[in-house]
Amino acid sequence: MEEIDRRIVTLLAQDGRMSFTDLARETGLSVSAVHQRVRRLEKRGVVRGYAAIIDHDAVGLPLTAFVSIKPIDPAAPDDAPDRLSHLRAIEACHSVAGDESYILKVRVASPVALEDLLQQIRASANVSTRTTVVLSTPYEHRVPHLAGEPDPAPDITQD
Amino acid sequence: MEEIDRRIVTLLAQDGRMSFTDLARETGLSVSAVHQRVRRLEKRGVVRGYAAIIDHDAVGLPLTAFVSIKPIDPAAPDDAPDRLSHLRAIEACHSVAGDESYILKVRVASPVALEDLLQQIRASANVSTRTTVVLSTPYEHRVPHLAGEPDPAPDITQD
DNA sequence: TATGAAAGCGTTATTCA
DNA sequence: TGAATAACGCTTTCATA
Repeated sequence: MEEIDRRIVTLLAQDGRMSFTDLARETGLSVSAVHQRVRRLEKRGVVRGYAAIIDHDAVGLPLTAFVSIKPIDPAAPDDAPDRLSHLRAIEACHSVAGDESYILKVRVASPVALEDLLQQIRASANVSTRTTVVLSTPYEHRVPHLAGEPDPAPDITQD
Repeated sequence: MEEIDRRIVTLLAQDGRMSFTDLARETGLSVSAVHQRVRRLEKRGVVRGYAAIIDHDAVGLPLTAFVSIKPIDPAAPDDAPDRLSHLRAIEACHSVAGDESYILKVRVASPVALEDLLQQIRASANVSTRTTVVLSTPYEHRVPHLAGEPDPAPDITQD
């Protein structure tokens, strides 16, 4: 992936509704060229989709927590993500290195809802849980800097 | 906030580029009514923005980690989020309850880049760090169910 | 890959209910 | 608040290079 594609990805990560016209202006390409590149980025899965960023407080889910889970029976097959995917309060599930096997990010309406969710998690996946409650979120959803050389383009110039 | 707004928010959270025409069809409102509601949701901050969802592997940032930080000097004023905000590899910063004070979510290109970032975090905010490396991410960015009663409509049925 | 042109469709402001 | 209209701008496709 090269410079212009990185630029497009960064712009769309910052404003997912930016128009092709604006993207064209920002990148110096024609509208149809950007259009083509965006569709290619989508098809290749570089851009996986678009989402509105929601204020969870405003929407009745003011309590965020990280729940680390560990299997009760370490010999059992580990299909925790599948067993938990029906719990819609779970926003994300990451497999992690370390003492515990997964970190879940959850959003709920209240402490009681969290208590209930934890019971469902333990029952659904046969795991123990360790929960870290989020008090506030200074920032989230920041867009990283997509630097110059991820894949150092082996220079096979031979002329 | 009521039913139709929740519907709109959910639809936009799932597809941030959905057109007003489609939103109108899905909600049974006219285009101009949805338009008005979306603008109001944006102005009120319920919808805080729009973002493309990026495949970080494809973009040269395949390593994700959670970094928990704790101040070296607990008496010093806690302005870690401000001191760290220049580090663009930090995608999110959550203040948390528990032994540590913040959890950072970071995205980097390689283990060496992570090592470097951790040193910058420690130096910038005068903290110790504990890092949990993400091995894989079964799912992320799921849209929660915005249930009927954020404000549980006190059931005063008495008959 | 990039461009420009043309058709169709979506967005937005305005007006009225 | 919601609907209808109309002007305008954006998206998408196509032919071309």
